[in-house]
Amino acid sequence: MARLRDGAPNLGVRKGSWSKEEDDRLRKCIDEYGEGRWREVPLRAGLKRCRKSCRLRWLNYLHPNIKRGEFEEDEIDLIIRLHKLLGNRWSLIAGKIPGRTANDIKNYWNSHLMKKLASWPNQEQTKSKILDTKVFKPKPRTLSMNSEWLKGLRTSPINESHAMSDKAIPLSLTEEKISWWKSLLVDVQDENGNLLSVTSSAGEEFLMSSSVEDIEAAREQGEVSVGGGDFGDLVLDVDLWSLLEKI
DNA sequence: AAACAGTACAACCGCATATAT
DNA sequence: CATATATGCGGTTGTACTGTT
Repeated sequence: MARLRDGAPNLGVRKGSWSKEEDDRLRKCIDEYGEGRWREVPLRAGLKRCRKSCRLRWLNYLHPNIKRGEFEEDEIDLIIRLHKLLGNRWSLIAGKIPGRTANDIKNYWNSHLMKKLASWPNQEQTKSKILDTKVFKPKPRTLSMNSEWLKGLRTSPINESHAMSDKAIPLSLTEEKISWWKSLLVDVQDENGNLLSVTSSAGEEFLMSSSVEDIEAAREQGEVSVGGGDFGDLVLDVDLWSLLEKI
């Protein structure tokens, strides 16, 4: 018997756009049984859809917290900043923007923002600054204590010369570091767009009321040192505010 | 009004990773 | 430890909608 890739028997599985009745059935099912166990959802809801399709429909369209309509200016700013920090980690970016789904953001990035950047004929440098993501990559999507990634961290020595490479976080995985990752994306700006502070949970203040110019000047002199490693990308992230003014 | 082009976004697909057995 | 299964993610595609000629 032909099977779909996820192992479900291919018994007249429906594809394409969802009807209102299907939406209602799915919504009712989730209300009753809660999210998760997607494998059972099509059966419970009486839908001829695969579990992936159900999950996607719920997460991207039916979920009650989803915000629809135009992206606001501050959301766009945040997307650009987070993309610079995280790259195409759409789910992580979406996690920082309430009401927006990874799919929404990905679509918006690909259709709106890329086009916007393409329309800047004489600003190659600015474009490359935004598009050239120096990605902080918390490699695994979730941190299970049995994850292969953690095993690798425990067994391989930290290679300081490759700090912030795209392989993995070259930090010992202490509670403090985990907290630092959690707080990484929380920052505050004043009315001029200057970054006021980026702090770890341990209260380690990385930047204090620094203007872009101050930071750039300090960086040229090699004075900006953030946290325990080479976190120069944080400074680039700050610089992004000046780039954003051009959008 | 019809044909066509461009755009936006929902949905699908393949893969990586986590979890269960 | 190996294998099977489930889950979630990012890239890509398909199509409905809108604007232009």
